[in-house]
Amino acid sequence: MTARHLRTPSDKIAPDVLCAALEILDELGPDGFTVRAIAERADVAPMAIYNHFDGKNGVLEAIWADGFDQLRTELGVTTGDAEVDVMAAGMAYRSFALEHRAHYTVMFMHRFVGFEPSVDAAHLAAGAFQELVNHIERCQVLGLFQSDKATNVAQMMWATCHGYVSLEILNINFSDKPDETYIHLLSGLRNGLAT
Amino acid sequence: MTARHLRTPSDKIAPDVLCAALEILDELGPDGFTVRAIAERADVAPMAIYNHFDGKNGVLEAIWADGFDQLRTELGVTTGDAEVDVMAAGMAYRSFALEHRAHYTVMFMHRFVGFEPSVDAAHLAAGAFQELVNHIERCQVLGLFQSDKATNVAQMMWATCHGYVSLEILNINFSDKPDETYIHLLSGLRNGLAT
DNA sequence: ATTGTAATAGAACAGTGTTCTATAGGGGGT
DNA sequence: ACCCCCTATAGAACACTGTTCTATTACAAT
Repeated sequence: MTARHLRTPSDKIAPDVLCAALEILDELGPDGFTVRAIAERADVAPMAIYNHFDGKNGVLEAIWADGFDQLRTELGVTTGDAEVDVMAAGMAYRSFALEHRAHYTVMFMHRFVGFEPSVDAAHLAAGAFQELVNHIERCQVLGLFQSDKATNVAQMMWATCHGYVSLEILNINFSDKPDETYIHLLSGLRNGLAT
Repeated sequence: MTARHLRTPSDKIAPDVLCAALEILDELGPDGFTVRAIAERADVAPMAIYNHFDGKNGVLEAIWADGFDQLRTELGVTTGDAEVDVMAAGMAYRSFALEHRAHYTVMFMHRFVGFEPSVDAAHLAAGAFQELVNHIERCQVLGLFQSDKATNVAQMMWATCHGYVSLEILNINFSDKPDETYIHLLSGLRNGLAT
């Protein structure tokens, strides 16, 4: 759009690229996620992606890290009622995934060629998981979820949330009421593991 | 390996290509899944993949269809005890995914560029899901899973199985006993939805 | 032995991520 | 106001991708 050979201020490049990358991922999916397309959308030279990130995978790493940081925040909300909080975290998980599909795609849905998150990024992912463990542990103090370690129960909960949401994003949800079915699934799991 | 300019019998090409494609997917993942690599592994000319399939996506379609066909078979086992069968189907789901990672990757874990399963292939997928619905319906006759439609309960079960398995394949399972945790998850869900 | 099918090798095309080059815009110092 | 230096830019180049087209020829059926 903007005429070429006008240059973008240095401190605007990184956010512009990230924004453009997320837009393209949302609109075109992983197929359209190319260096040249991102650069054009951000109104920036392709080289900028190599100077400000570490190439295409650097952009993916930034999205991955940003996603797990947001997810950790949204899963970490507490009200004082642990039993309410754990269900709220389950709801927040789905909301995050459906409202940030680009992030969720990078984090869980697609193996981009050559992309392996760094150890720092993996640590962020573990941090998000830890929020689930914390919820479970607070419930266990109240006498719930006694049948297994908090880590294992949290793994079950994450699997349940991710499974429902990922099938939904892949458009293979046969439920006639997806919202209610998700709530039903969450409460069913809670009841089944309550003792 | 074999000297070139020796040609492969026509009726051996398709199975050789499929076998090579699955091997490459297992060993190198989606990154290494290239037409030239598959052809070389199958000891076949790259053009064969266009003559016997419809290019790279044709191979993916064949793997997808084969996978859902196998999955439907393995989910469809019945013994007469519906409550046992539904749990067995859950176990069979995980076994299929872990023992056929290449298939599972194509079916659920990765959006290959430009690949969209045909309506026939999508019908196979629906057939596999239907086996779950059948199990749930047989349980409902016995008084179980009364709280929702069989389709919705089956969706919950599929989500649970897929979620656990897909995180496992992505190497993000924090459980210290993955096998036991899966069983615990399945029985927890059954108990939670029993009424 | 001859014929016809089809598997082959190989070039060619547009597109990919990535690296390197030379150019020149524009902010910060004088 | 000027100048200088940092760096964003354009563009070529590389090896790779999926795909199409070509000409050759191995090999089975006749």
